[in-house]
Amino acid sequence: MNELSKSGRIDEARKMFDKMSERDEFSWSTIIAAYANLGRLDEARKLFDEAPKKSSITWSSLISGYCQHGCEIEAFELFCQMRLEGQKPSPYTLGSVLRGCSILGLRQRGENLHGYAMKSGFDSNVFVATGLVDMYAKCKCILEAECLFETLTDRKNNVSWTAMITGYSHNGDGYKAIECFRDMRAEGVESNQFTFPSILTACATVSACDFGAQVHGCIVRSGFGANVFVQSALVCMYAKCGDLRSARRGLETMETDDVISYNSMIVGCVRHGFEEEVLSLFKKMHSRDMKIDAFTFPSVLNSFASMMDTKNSKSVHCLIIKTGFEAYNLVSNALVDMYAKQGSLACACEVFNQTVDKDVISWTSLVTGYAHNGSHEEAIKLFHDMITTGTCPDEYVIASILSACAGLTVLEFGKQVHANFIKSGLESLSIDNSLVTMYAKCGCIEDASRVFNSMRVRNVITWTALIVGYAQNGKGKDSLQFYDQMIATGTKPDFITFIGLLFACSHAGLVENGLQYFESMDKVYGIKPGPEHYACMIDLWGRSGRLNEAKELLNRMDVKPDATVWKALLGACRVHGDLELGESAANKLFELEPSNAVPYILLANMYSAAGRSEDFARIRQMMKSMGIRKEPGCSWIEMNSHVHEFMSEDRGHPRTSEIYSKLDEIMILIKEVGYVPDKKFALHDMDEESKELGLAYHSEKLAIAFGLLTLPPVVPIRIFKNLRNEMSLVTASLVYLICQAVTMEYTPEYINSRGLEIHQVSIQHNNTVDNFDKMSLDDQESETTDD
DNA sequence: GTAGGGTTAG
Repeated sequence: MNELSKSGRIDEARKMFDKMSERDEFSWSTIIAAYANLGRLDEARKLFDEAPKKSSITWSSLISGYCQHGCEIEAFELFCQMRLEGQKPSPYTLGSVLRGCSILGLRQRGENLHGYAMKSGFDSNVFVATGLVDMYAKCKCILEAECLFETLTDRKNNVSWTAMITGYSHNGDGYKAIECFRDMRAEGVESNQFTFPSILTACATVSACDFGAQVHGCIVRSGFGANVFVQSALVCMYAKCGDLRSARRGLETMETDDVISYNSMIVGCVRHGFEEEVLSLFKKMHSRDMKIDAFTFPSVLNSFASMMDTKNSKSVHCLIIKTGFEAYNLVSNALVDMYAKQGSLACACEVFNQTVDKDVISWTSLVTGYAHNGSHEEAIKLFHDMITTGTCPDEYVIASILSACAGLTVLEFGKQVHANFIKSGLESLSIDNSLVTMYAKCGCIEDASRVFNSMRVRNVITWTALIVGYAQNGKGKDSLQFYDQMIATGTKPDFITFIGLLFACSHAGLVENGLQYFESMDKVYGIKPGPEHYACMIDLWGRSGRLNEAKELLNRMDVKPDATVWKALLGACRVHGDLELGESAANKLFELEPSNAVPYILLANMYSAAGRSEDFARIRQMMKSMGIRKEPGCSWIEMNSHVHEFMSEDRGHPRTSEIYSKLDEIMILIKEVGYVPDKKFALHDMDEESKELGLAYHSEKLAIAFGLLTLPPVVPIRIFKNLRNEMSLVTASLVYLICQAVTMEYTPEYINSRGLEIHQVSIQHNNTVDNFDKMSLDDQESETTDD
């Protein structure tokens, strides 16, 4: 009977069992184990319940059957029942339930079993010890696993070595896995068909292609090269390391069509920029009638996302619906991500709403989608919903939400997210990077720098965030120093680093440096400048008064200029009164961004300044007839969770009279220190008097006056604004002078005696911050639009 | 009768 069940001839074994006149414990457990091993658990259970006397073997047979067929919970229940009935578990039973813990990641239960194993002395059994190593490793307790593994000393066999290698690999330490594999070989333990897939996976996680190729050599010599697990692990290793030729060769030499190997091949193509090949691989799977699984779709959808292939997206989505795979989160989350990346947020939402058991990845896909499409409020709202519905945030969603905070410059909320991240004890490079960006964008460059200094690991994104952050905060020279430090640490700059660097140069007026960096981009780092870099360079020339160089660069551009380039040029033309070039730049912008009011107003003002009132009227008429309206400037300041909002010449605030007299007081002080209102930048259809009035009672100035009135001197004044525009030049000098005036108001003696500091004033716009505490007038920016 | 392995979306 034993022989029959071992060869899978269960029905014959059963007949034999039924005919037996005397059934001992051994025959009961044999037939139960036979059913259990085949996954026929109901029949196994029925026999188990009928068995007159249950030995440890009978219990173990059923328990291990449950564990092998995904019924770990039933196995645990049975294990408890076994102990309640006074039956002592054996090393066999322990091994089975430990495996259940490994699969479900149940550390607590695993620790209890460890305790039992120690009490019963089974922990020295190599099977149990290996089960414990595996359990701890799968529960992410790699140190405990390591410790137990060491206690095995000279009893380590290839199974325990493999468990340890897999443990390292699954805990993200591919290098330790490789080291462990080397030790195993050094001790003369042979690898088998289990060891090879495990070590190859480790190689793939750290892109150790050379070592992987050496393992490949061992495989060929060992004779395990025909095993499908080994072959697919080889395909995966080569594909992930980017050696797609070797991966393909591996795939082609396989005798059977293996879905997992094809999936790996597709992943490799997506990760290494061969998205076009994905579709043909996918079609091949189809034509060969392979059983496509839930792992196939995410990578395929990923390739559609990066290729913006909306047509195939739809048809594969249809296929997913037809085959029922939208029920898998793995697939539906990838659909949400794909649609979001393609900018089809409505489709992304639809799939998201249909997802029944939303997990943290479902939420993150949509949150990130909204954030990337600039809908930061929506992203934060969703994040809120996610928390409310009880989904625990992880590092991905936190990083995303912090960049939404940066986009909105909502410092207080960002700080709360930061605090919760610290409490969570998580560690994440992306979160730290997002924090640097968020603090810098909110004007808290010291906090950004603090996060940066606390980081143990940094990458090019970290350094770029800092470089851009300092530049945005008016500290372009610091940006350049950080760039030098970055290079010194051996980190290579990327496309974005140069945008930040050139931005820093143009805003700090560092023409020579900017030029040098711009040239080094392609020459030293092989990075071709994009329109963003040209825009910075044109801005740099424009700000330094070298309009001819700006023009020359425009003509030399080997990429098509985009709106940012024309905006930079228009800004430069306005400052230097080049009407002809300004006209052409504005006309380009009318085409590219027809509903943007800014270029209309800039051009109109340029006409007005040149005394061409007819053209001025023509542009204004054009705006009117096209229904283009400038968003009215609005500033607000937060105080005790209350928002105080101001429009230009606003008299709606309860403390209006105080605010106006404070502002008048400051204006007098400002004039005393040499401020002359520059009417050039006001709207030109105002009369002379209201021009000066408009300048004096502009929204951010009302907000600043209110801040000065209500906040103690040491508290920074943080103004929020909806626009960043032409008035900023005036505002910049104003704010600077206000700072000076305030210093005069509070004499150095007074400041010292009170231990106070001057107010730091910052004005936050949609996408950046102007900080004016220690800024010199030379550092001021000339802004490009109107308010 | 017991232990270990390959694809995994943000």
